Amino acid sequence: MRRGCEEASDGCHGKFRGFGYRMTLARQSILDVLSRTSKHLSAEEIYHEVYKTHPTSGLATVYRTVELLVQIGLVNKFDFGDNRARYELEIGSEHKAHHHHLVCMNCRRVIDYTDFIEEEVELLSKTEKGLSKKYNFQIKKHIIQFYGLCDKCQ
Amino acid sequence: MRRGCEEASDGCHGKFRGFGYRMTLARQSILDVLSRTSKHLSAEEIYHEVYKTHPTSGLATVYRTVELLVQIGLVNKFDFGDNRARYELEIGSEHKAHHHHLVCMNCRRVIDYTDFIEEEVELLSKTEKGLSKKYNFQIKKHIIQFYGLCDKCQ
DNA sequence: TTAGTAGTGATAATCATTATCAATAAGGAG
DNA sequence: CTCCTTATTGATAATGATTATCACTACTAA
Repeated sequence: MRRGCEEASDGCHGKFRGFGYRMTLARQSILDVLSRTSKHLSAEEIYHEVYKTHPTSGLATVYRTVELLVQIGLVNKFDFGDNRARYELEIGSEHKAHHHHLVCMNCRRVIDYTDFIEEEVELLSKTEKGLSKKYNFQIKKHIIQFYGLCDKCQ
Repeated sequence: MRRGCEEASDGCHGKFRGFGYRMTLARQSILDVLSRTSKHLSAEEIYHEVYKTHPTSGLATVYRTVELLVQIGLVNKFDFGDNRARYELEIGSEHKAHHHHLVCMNCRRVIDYTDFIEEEVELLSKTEKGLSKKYNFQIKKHIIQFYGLCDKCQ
């Protein structure tokens, strides 16, 4: 059974309403696209995917929606160095668990890894505590990325 | 005594020549700016700084040089979510030691921290080894950033 | 039904970055 | 030191991702 935001009746809809936003067809289809893929899509790629089932949606709406989703915390925005923002569902989709990224500096391929995540997150949370106190900084998210060369590009 | 790339006679010059590049006044003044600051400057900010001592240098040259420096590995390029790339010297300047970043999601202020770096780097290098083997991925760099709210923005 | 307002599509505007190209200057050979 | 080759540069046009605008549509609550 697929999990994600396909059925707008679940958590996503509620989250939208909670923030005073409406759940619309456009937003739903964007969430669908994001929950169906395991890739890190750019706004334009999302637009093209959405087009297949909802061809009246415009690119501007994709930008607006995706930015909204980032604000709400349902979506994460990344920069992998290819001059465009890339988006992925925070969690909850069938494809995604908490992970970090390996980015190939040559072909720009991005690999999600979950190995060592436990230890990483454990250390991070310790670090977060220390930093929060020292800098009085309230930490919400972290990003860990490794840059290098993938097997094909070495 | 200042250390950095101010005197083009040192390592930077050599590194340039080694890659077949020339050390020019423009490049030198850009390195000077980067080695003198503790901030994370954008290309335009670098341009304005360079202007003070070398007003004939253009913005395009800053972009070109800074990109070159990133290729050579003398400079790191970051995205802190404010829609422009930011640059800082890898190491070797008086101001910089290996550090990670705290980024305020509200005011976009960036704090460098060196606390816990030892443990972080230690874990990272362990993780790197594992990932390298599993994905046959040759890791060159890592980025760790925490996002949240700084003291003033909470 | 209706008023009020959030959301949308189309498209123009913005702005960081890149490409172009003629002019200039670095560095080696003589 | 001078000349030659070619990397580098400045000015500026072009590109391309993202954002703003605006008239129109569609919810929602009363």
